[in-house]
Amino acid sequence: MGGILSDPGLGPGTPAGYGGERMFDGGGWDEGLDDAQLEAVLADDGPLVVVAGAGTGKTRTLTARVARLLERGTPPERILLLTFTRRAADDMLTQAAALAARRVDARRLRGGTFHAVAHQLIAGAAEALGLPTGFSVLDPGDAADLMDLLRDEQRLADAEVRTPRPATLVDIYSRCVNTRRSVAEVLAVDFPWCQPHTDPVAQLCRAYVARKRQHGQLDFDDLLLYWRAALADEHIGSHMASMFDHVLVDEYQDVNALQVDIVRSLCPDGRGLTVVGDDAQAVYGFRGSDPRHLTDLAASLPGATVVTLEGSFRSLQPILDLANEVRPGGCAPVVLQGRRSGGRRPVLVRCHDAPGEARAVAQRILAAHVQGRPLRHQAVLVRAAHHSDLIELELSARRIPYRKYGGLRFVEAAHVKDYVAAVRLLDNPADDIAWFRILRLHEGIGPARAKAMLGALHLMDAAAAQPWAGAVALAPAKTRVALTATFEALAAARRDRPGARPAAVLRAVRPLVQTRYTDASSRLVDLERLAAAAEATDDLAAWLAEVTLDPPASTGELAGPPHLDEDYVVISTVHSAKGLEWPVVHLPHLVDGTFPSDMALGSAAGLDEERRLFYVATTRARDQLSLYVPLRMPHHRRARDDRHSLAPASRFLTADVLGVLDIEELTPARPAAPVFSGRAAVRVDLDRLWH
DNA sequence: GGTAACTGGGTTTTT
DNA sequence: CCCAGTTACC
Repeated sequence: MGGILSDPGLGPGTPAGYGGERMFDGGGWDEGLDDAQLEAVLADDGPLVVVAGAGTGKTRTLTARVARLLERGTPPERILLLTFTRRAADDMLTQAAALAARRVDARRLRGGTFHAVAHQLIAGAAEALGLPTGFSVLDPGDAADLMDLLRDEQRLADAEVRTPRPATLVDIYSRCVNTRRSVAEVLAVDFPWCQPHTDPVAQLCRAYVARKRQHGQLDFDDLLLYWRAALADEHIGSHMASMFDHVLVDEYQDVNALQVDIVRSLCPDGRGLTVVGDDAQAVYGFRGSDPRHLTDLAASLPGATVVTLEGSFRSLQPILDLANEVRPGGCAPVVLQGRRSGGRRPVLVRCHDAPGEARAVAQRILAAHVQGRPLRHQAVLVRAAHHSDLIELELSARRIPYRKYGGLRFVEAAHVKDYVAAVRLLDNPADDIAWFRILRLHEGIGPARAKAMLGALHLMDAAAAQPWAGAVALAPAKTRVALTATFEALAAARRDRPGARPAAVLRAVRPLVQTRYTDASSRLVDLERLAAAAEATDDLAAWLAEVTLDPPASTGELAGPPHLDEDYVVISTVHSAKGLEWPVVHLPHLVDGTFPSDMALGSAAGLDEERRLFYVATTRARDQLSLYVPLRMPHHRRARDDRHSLAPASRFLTADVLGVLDIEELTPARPAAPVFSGRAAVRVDLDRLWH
């Protein structure tokens, strides 16, 4: 449960850190609500659509509404709160519980991400849905491995044009599922460079679906598909929908067609449905979401109440002036009005080049720190995870601690995936992707041999003394001992009592990690921690699903509960920063091709989404916002070429936008002196872990 | 025939 | 830095 919530040090943007977006002091649920918020809280049970501009207290409003429902006697377990991140779900459930009257046991509230809730409900109805009880959940990495395997099997002769990469194939498949379009349509619109492969790709997608079913594997999309299918079923569906009197959905502008179907099935006539969103903050088009779902909802539900929230409790007016300037036209007309007075205009810092920008960011972080802003009240937000590389270097050089959110995650570290794969095999020995990973960890076993061995495992006779003998025989002689040991250790783990299984799996994996990775000892420390966390739960399968669906969000997050006095700057992608806020925000790399991303420049829709992303970024700031433009960027044509060219400033920095900014020319470079002693940023330790 | 070690070309965003 | 294609070795 709520690893993030239970660690005070890990709530980088949570209001709790500095009493920001209204903390609850035990007063009534209506305390301090403005008129519009109150209207939303009190709206009757008909469908309710809340259009909430950035920082207008939508979380506060949603939780107050839940508290009021509880007070009116709705049983907590009949209220379902759907969000897109676990952090959002945890925050809201906790706040609602705090708001509700003491006699209500608000811990019984149901809630979580769409995917996590889907998993719970599907697992409860697995048999009726025709699923094996021990089905596995494939994360996108596993899905890509599976695609790779299938692509290898199909081995299409036309090597003339490069086939899409496995991860791209997964993206294509996912887009088809989430937007309910055919492969041909998706390729034509979103992946035009893959069009020459339309037929093979379609064939691969079919094979992918068949293979998953055959081996009891569900990918993330399947969780939603099965949930929708269950809801559509006459018997299971009516039961599932009748479990809830009220369904509240956060960030509704980010739902895709599949999620729309699910929500509509849960509330067929719209009664009991509350959705909150802001179409100007829709930034997940690449995942199949469409902000029109928000605007269409009110139109399709007769009698829907629409409430618009425009009073910003977050940002100071000068920041809102920028936000209102940036907010794209064509979205719901929301003009943010500050509820906090004072503040300076956002600053545009023009830097010499990217290293100069990194120095400027570090300098301004320190300057704010000197003025009394703890590091954890500051965030650096970037368009893509690698845009912070130079800044991370600079922060490390000065020993300024930071944590990075978004980008690569802990569970994507190879050794963690190895361990998780082994755990998966306990419940689902048919999980070939998990086997594939484990087999390849052995010396002398590469993709080809591992694949042959999968076949042998498939035929294995579970009653035999050593059912894996056939597979072992396919291994090179020198690895047979180690391989047999792995099989035996995993079999022993399966026989072990549940509480001892995580440790038993670690015993099976330990020697493999030891020989495979040069930095084995630090990786084993991670795994011991992971195993300890697994042991603390009573349902290993549920724990596994949770780790897969809600991975620790930052590097270092699993490094144990941080100390209360630990202070660090947050570096995050704008996507991961959604819904969060910090008193001081730094926004580097505002250069065309970077932000907005050059991948998006080709289409009007892509550019629109980049602009919404920019809107999200600017509205994360409460008190201070700094934008950075490096005036020269390295040529990207050749990595070794260190020539620079004048960088085109971001097209978002129009004359009107510049009009609400203060402009500061490059501050002169200073030697980078370490100012913080102690541990450097966690990221440094993790740098070499990925493969 | 297959694995491991090397090299060169291309890099968004996430449940 | 990740992945694919190449080469050297078993």
